Amino acid sequence: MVSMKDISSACGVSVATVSKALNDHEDIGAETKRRIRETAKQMGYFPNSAAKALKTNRTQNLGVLFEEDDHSGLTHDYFACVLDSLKSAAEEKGYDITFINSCRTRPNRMSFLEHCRYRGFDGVIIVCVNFLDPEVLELVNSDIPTVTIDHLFNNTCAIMSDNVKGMRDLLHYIYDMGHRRIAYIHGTESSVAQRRLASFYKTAAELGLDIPDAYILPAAYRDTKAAYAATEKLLDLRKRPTCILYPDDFACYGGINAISERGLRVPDDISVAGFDGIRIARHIEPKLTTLKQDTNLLGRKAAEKVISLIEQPKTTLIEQIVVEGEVYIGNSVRKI
Amino acid sequence: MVSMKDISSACGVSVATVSKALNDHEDIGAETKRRIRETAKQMGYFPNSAAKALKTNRTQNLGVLFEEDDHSGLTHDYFACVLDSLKSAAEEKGYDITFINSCRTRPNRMSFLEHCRYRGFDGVIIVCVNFLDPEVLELVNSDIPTVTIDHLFNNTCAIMSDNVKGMRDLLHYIYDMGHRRIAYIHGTESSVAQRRLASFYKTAAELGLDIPDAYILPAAYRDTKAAYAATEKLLDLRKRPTCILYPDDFACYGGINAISERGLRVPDDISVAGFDGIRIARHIEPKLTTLKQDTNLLGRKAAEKVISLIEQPKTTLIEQIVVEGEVYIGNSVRKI
DNA sequence: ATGCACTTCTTAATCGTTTTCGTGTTTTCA
DNA sequence: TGAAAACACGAAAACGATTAAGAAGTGCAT
Repeated sequence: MVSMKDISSACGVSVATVSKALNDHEDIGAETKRRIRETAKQMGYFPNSAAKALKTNRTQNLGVLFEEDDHSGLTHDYFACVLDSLKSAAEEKGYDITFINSCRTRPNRMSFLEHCRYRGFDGVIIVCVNFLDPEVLELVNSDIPTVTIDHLFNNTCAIMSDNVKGMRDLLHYIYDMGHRRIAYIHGTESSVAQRRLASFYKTAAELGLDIPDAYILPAAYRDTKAAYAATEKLLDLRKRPTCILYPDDFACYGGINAISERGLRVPDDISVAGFDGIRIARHIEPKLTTLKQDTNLLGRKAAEKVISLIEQPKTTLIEQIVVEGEVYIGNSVRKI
Repeated sequence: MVSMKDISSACGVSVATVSKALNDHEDIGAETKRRIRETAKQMGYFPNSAAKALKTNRTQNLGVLFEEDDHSGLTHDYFACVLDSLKSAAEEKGYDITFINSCRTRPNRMSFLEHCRYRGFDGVIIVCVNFLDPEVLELVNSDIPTVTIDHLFNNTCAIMSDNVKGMRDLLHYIYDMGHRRIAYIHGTESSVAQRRLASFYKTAAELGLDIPDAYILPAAYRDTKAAYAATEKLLDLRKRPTCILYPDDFACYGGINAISERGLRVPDDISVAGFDGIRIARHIEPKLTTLKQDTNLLGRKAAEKVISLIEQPKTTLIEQIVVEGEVYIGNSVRKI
């Protein structure tokens, strides 16, 4: 590997001068600067990130926390899309992306925070994780610039998909399609689930809808079996709903299966709506009517925010950024 | 951050002793070793990866190339699953995962190889990329330990999903279900596509199947529109096939749409089969009969192989490792 | 007592950068 | 003309670790 020393001897200057020339410092002559840069390019020089990091305490590397026990993170369309846009946005600004992990299986285990310090991440984005994990808290409370996605801590920046408005818009659309008996099989165990449920109730009240308790059932996210079971309960009701909302698109298919196994059709006999807007749902009949979350913007905002926290710590607000989604109109909700 | 120097003064020994104690060298007394490790733990010491990398030329970090112009990589279930298992396997061995990119948008652009040198990746795994890109070639031909997935270069290790046997098994299954008029809408522009197509022809010949040219049509991977169009062509044939194979599960849904729009049902009127075994295909009716590729093993093998190349370069074979998939029997292929 | 081999620890150089401070040269201007 | 200011560059320390080589201290045989 060609180092600054090589360039310095090739140019007959000191390493200090080379460093300053390449970093465009003021106190190097224009001609010398040109000459040094020229030969650096010719010799195929690239800096050594480790040496640079050691000296500057900056790695130009972001840690991404993306870990769940059931490995549903990376392989979840929603999070994968967020990560993809996160990655692109970070790369545009010259940052790389490395996964944070806690080396749980290794002998000398590191916590998330320790791992971050070990690698010297300039900033951290928490995408998908059990937010109650004490290690996550430890990380969030550290001095490392941190951005969370879809979860709000009191001292960090958060990029939030607008679940409240999303649910509101979706429910309004369904209402406008003429539905009045609307059931909601809601997700569990997360602030996102709570927000959506609250928004569902509030919007229903605004619209003057009467939602019997039997219309509200829990089912874990992406759990098609649970959604299937919950759907059966709804179909067993004397006054069955005309439209069912699901925790997410994936779970929605569990519901659709329950419906068709009873010989009912979607949307002719009963309407369904999902949440997320995973891509495949646009390619399968019935095309899911769903709330498409803006994963692209979510990832991009997260990257930009954390980089801003790193590079302009003084002037960057600790704020909550809300990203709106939009109702994607498929054909799983029919007009009645 | 607590460094070795802090520990050395706390213990009243030299930094060298601390280093050797922590790295379990022979020439440190048992008691001293214990004491040093004890205080290291107490003081919350963790090494500085940059310093370590600078000195040892080892980063314990793997580069993963996962980039396509259309961003179909991360958001593709197959590759996402491979990456997920890759990540787990690497983490188990103490390696981290960082995405390789070429900073294409930045002023001082780096090639893939340059980026790898800059970050000092110990090894590289090429998962999903345009394999014809000269930059990929440059990377592959470098001295950095490299493993490719689903593509064979002549001088690197490759982890290959067994597309030949996969296609063979799938076709055999379909044959056993009684089908004789079998069409294949095949993927394009990759060695994988070629291998599958060749295996299809060979297996068909072995089975004594007559495959008219009109039964073989191209459609890009994951292109539901193309699959839709190709399916229409097949349905227009006088002697229409009883079963259609698709490039992948995603594309398969394009075909299913074409079929149902003609008022035909899957699998009652016509059978279909996919390839990949994406998870959602097991949750949607009709459950796709497909060849499930073993993404878990693919990712794990790739990580293990590259780490072996790094740690035992002498004794590690440059070989091609083939990972078998298995026919997943859904209900999209019916018995006739 | 001397020499020798161990064992255990230290000294010091090194990896490739960055950065502070200093120095020599040139320019500026009273 | 001479002092101050501006300019262009270099020397050296530092970041936090590793490691070769050397130096004490101990024990044992001679």
